[in-house]
Amino acid sequence: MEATGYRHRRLTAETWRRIMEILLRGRQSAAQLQIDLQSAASATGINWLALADEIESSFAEAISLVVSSESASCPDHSLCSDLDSGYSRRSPAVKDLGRGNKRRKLAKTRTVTAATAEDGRAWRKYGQKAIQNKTYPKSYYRCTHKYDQSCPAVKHVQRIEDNSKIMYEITYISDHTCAPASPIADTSSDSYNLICFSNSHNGQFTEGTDDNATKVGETTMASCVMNEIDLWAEFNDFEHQYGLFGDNEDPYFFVDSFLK
DNA sequence: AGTATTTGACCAAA
DNA sequence: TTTGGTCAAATACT
Repeated sequence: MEATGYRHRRLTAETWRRIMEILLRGRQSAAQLQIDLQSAASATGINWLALADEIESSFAEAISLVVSSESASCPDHSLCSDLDSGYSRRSPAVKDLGRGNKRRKLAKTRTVTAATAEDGRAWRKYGQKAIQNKTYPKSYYRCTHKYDQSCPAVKHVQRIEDNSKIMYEITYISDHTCAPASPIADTSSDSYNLICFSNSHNGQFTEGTDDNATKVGETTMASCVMNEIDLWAEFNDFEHQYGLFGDNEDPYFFVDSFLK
């Protein structure tokens, strides 16, 4: 990855809000279109669903690019994990303490499902293992800065099939303690997809207030990997200001908060 | 030459 | 003994 002409430019909260508003509104419309077309799709020769799916994917990718252009590496994946239905703060920190390394019992562990294993951090692969009852082997990565900065972060990547889409179940073990990569170095064109969306899980896209949220459809959850510290703080502020997810329920976006 | 990946061996837990 | 996770030598890549 080489440096480009990019210069790090922090978005104002208002700019960020407007970009997300536009993208999320478009994406919400596409999701609604998918639902509406589901019954009619078989009656026509046109694959409307595929079209809607493509639109939805485009918005997801655009949102990813917006975030990746502003971020490089994630100091703490807790928020992105919360936005993904594969994990919640209420889940046990370590699901399987069975076989393997003892230190996992003490390490902070969380699992996310994403369309790419890429998350903007520098990882060094140190192993690969065939896993029982899994089609694909699991890959093992440690932080590149394990030795030079004593960073304990580790991730395990298991490729999975999800409606014939290539998806990855990524387990993060321990947070990074190393310095985040520089934005200039990390925002070149091959750094991408730091937010991804999945419609394979139990998440529901809702709108309305916490009390009277109405279900739009069995659609998508945002799984975001927010990285750089200032963006992280900005996003947390944003979360508090606009209410990204609830405390006691599975996480979800309050879409109308973005749209007001 | 330095760095990253691959892969079989080894270890620990069940 | 089986299995998942890690180590480290060999190999590949830049």
